[in-house]
Amino acid sequence: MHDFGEKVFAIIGKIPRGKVLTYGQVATLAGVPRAARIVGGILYQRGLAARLPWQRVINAQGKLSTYRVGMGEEQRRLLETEGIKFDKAGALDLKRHQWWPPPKMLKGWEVSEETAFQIEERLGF
DNA sequence: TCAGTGACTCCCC
DNA sequence: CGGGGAGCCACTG
Repeated sequence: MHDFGEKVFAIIGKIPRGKVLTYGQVATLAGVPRAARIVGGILYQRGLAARLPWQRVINAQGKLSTYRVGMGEEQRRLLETEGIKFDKAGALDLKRHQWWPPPKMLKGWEVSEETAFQIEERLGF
């Protein structure tokens, strides 16, 4: 199956205002835990055209990876508009803003119980 | 078909 | 906290 990209878009489209997902989280929810880099690549190629809340996807350090492609300032501004604040190092508080989709939504994405458990555990739930 | 690429992540120091 | 390095893998030409 090569619907990874479609799953990525579907997932990102569901992120609530004021919340964020890491690239790795999106990859895991899309069924390929170690494809975080691909998520970034897809957003870079088709993110804007896909009408997605692309600003809600950040890296695992709580920082913005888009400075590398010249969109960092815009992403930060968009997130601040949603009420998110950044510290001196340019990172937001993941404990506070990282999103985890409700169980019912996970089922719709066909995420395995095992994967869900592993990530919840990883997030400290 | 296949090697190159990179909006990533983890680990070590 | 920050920088360097190795591993990762769907996408692309």
